[in-house]
Amino acid sequence: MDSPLEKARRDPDSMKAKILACARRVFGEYGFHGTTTRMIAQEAGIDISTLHYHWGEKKDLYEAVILDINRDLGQSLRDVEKIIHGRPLTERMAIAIDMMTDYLFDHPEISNLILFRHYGKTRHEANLDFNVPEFTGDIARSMNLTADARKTSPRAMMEVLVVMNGIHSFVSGEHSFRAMVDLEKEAYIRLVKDALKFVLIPAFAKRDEKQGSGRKDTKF
Amino acid sequence: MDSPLEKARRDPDSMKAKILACARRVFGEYGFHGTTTRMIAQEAGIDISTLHYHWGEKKDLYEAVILDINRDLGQSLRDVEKIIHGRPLTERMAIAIDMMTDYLFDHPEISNLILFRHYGKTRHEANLDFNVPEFTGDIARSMNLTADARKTSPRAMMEVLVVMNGIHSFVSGEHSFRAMVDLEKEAYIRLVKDALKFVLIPAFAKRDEKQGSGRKDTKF
DNA sequence: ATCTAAGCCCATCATTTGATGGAATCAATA
DNA sequence: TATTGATTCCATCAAATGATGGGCTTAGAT
Repeated sequence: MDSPLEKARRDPDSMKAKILACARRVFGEYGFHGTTTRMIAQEAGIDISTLHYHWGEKKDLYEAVILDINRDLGQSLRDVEKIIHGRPLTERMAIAIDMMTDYLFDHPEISNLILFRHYGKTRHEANLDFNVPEFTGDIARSMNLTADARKTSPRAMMEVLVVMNGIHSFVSGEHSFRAMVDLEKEAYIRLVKDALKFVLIPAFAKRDEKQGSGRKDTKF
Repeated sequence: MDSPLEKARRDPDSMKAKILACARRVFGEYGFHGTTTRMIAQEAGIDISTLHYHWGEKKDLYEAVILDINRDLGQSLRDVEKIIHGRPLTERMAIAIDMMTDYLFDHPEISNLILFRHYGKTRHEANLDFNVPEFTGDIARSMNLTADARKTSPRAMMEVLVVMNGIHSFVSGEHSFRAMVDLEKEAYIRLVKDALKFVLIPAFAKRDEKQGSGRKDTKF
């Protein structure tokens, strides 16, 4: 009992995995309609038919990419949570922003594909979704925004989205934005982190002080 | 001396203008590669050849759409600036967020196309750009982020981008995000405004207090 | 040695898609 | 009325694109 995706992940040297990796990159750059199977095949150095042999039709490969990315993002969020767990809110947010920014700059297709998915339509119906709702709930808890672990309030969801979208935007928009500020990549990344921390943290810190220990991290 | 775009804007009832309007909507939903000339033609209730007759090739029409949107966005930003001019920073930001959010929810293609442009690549080289750099500078001044009207510091640019991207994200992502929080459109928009104001304003307000009257709005 | 299944590519197909030539329509004008 | 120019659609083309059948090769089992 073994999805094609699992198989590809177990054996990273297999052709299946190689195609998936290339598909991630190309779909991430050009989106679903902007990507042709030939582009992916060329990137992988193979024939189109080989691609179809392993993954079926284009849409299936795309969905595999989405699942793959979903998994990576979830893992990354859990890694962050493990490290920031128990610290005071301000520090927690600063570390989380730093870590997630670094991680996503290393895997920009993740941000790209998530944004493509949220902002654009595809001509065929998409039956598959990112786990953003669940992830958002997790982050909300990690940010002290919600008491109830089961259900996250709309307001808390939105606040988390402001933060996550902020990071994704600067990762996906690197090409445009870095040209605007005319900086090297490293300097740009530093600036992204600083600007995000500067803008995003104070609001939450202020509320955290006010409501005191009403919601404590020690709860988890 | 009269660009095709100008002509279309002068006569909003012309076929040229109608095609442009439809193209805005469809390109805004599906992006460049996700849109076919046939989709636009059908939306306008005309034949493809009529479309080509008025606007030339697909890429030309797309660029006309971008210029059109650019103009609208610029006008809208000037409208906002006129109203918030002279008020204290906190109030200024709150009004600006409210107004821009309303405006963009009324014209979601604007946010969509700007984000498409920033986040994705197109297979052909894009020689045309949004005026985001200039706009960003204007907003930075309006937000008290920069003293020099000529040159905006990278840091100020980034801070403005956090704000603008935040708004665009919720407009473009309405479909995904509203489903997540399960709200009616009006409630969603209210929540967007509140969340954005809650998260975005305190950081700037705090710095504004600290540095006192070093940079005053009265300067403009 | 033979057989089998998997992996891969070449050749090819059908559809979609961008684009155009030319005929039909219509309004304004000489 | 005849002419002209602008506008629109029908028919069609060429290229791009998703997809597949069948053959070749290789590794492993029999």
